[in-house]
Amino acid sequence: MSATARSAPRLEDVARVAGVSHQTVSRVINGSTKVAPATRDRVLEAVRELGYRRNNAARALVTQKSGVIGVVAAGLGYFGPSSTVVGLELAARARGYSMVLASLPDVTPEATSAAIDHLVSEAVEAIVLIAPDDTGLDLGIGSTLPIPVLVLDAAPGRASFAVGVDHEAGAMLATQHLVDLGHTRIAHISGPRDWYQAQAREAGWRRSLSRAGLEVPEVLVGDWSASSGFALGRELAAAGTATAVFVANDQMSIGLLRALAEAGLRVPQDVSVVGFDDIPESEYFTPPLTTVRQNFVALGRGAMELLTEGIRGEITSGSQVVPPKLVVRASTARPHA
Amino acid sequence: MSATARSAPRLEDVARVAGVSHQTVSRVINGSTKVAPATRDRVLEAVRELGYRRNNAARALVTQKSGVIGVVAAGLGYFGPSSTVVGLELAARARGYSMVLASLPDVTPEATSAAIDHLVSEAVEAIVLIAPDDTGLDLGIGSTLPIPVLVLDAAPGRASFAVGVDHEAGAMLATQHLVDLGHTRIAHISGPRDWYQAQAREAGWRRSLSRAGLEVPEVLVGDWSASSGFALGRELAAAGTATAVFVANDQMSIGLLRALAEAGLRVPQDVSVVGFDDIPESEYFTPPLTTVRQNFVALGRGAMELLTEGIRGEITSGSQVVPPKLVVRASTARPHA
DNA sequence: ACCGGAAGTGTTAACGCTAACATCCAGCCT
DNA sequence: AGGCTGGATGTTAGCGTTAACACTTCCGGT
Repeated sequence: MSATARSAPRLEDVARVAGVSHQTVSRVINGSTKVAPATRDRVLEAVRELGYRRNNAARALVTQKSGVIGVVAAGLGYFGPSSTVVGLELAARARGYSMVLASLPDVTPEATSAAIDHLVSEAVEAIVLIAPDDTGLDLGIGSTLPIPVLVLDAAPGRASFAVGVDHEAGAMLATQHLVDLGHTRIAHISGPRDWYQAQAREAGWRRSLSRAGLEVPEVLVGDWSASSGFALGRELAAAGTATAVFVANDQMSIGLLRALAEAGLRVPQDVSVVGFDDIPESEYFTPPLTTVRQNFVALGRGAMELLTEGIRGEITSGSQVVPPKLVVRASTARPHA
Repeated sequence: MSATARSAPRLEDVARVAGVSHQTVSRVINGSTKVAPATRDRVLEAVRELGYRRNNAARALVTQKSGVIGVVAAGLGYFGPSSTVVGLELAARARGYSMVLASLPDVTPEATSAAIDHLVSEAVEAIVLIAPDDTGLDLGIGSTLPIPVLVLDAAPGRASFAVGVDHEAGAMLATQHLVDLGHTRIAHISGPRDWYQAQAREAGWRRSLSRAGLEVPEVLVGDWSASSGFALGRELAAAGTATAVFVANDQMSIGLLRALAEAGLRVPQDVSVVGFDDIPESEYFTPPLTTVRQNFVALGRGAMELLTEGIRGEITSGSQVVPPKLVVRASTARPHA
């Protein structure tokens, strides 16, 4: 009822209605214990009546805390990164933080640095980097960032916090599965060499191979896209040496599957294929894809856990590793021979 | 050189170094013309020396403008929504805005309303809704939002601003293509009935069909996922009546393609398939998918155009429609008969 | 020589909030 | 009874910025 508010009500307005000082209202809003129950109720009632909401700018100004964490993300068109962002946002909001996003159209250090710069002027309390590498950290303001920086599912290089899937272990799971089936000539289509994930997955493949005493063929380097998977798949089919392929992500697997089909090679009878990511579609590829699943929600949760402690200054570095899981479908089988 | 800054420098500090008043520094920072070139240079030099960056909280407090736009997005795991967010962020940053993201795990009105509420407390200057419907707008604070709300690529219902692809036109492009090839029994696998995109695409399909004087078969309702496309594809194959299918997105097409293959039906010889979205992988499906491409970057740009004018109060409503484009690949051909 | 005005600069007062300190009033101990 | 403790509340002073206005010059026109 009454008085149409000309502009948003402030602490003062609530205080007047409740018959207390603005400071008491502030205490109620912030959940201080030093308020009599009766007063608290009166204030809460006034808050509701006026539709008061705290002015974050003013709060940020005086507390020097914005309640915002910044996220720099590359490859948001891909399932992995975008799922990671979603997981992170959920975890952030649950902890009372907002998330401002800066996407990275290309992954040059300059672009990364510019994005970080943008976030820093937004006074974010921490930065999460979802990017192939963290070279941007060295440039510009980045070199002396006074806030926690967490690298999410990437090279834990310069940043003091890191949370990520154990890509190497995942790759070993995939490769070992192929080895267990009896394959001896297992090729690998990797991601771009400058992406940490690509390196780690390749390393896992190598490790499993040498552990099994198998020869390590030359790596076919892709760029995560179905298109590159297709091109490399053609080469692979032409060479005709491998009986199994471990592909660094599911998208490239699509291209590979198509190249194999065009070359008249059947999967899994002639060639077995294992992917990485478990995008929701891989279950419906032709044939359904055996792949490695990552838990992106766990990733986001872990990141926020570390970060909240980091923001409070309780820890200055830390890392967390999330284990991946092999999902066996119809694209893998024992070799013919 | 000298004096290790204890905390971030402020206008006052720059002013002292440059030998001017803090207001003059403010003028330089904000690009006011009323500053003598020599003074400007001196100030700029001091800014650089001190590494000054503006405190956005203080600025927001006094100007009542946060420079932030809020985005509520559902379905970020899908190519369309996540691409839209990227396009939007790029456009926003180019215009000096930051983007705070609230993702929607499920699309209930309550969740939408909660997300909007969260953004409103962040004092965003506008809200962009990337969601199946805008029912959340009716709830809570939403009903009286004092800021521009733009619905991006969805039902332009309650919001005063809307930017979107013309889904109906896209669907007509797809269906007409099938009609032109000579198909007479063209089925449709739609998205969930409560998504605007699904409705518009279905409408376009219907319209093309009746325009061509063809019978309109019953719609098969999916949920955007490959999984639902697969299940419905099985039904379709069992019925065996259609010679062509227009599918409301590419993900479901994957499932359909797989179901068709399992049923021994060849694409495009026995059945033609057209998708919607043109995700990067559709070129490598088995077979490569004929589909409708949407320009997500244009979507983001258009949204920011409208929104900046809306924020300035120059317009209070408006909409923009982006035309889609048919991409013909190998999943469509003339019917056998 | 005087005045008007424009260009350049400085001064002051908010913006809405929290932290720190000050005050008040019970209740209780000695 | 007096003073002391501590819980509950109020008062004051900024946080760093911009808006509004005030103040100097300096120039050209009469």
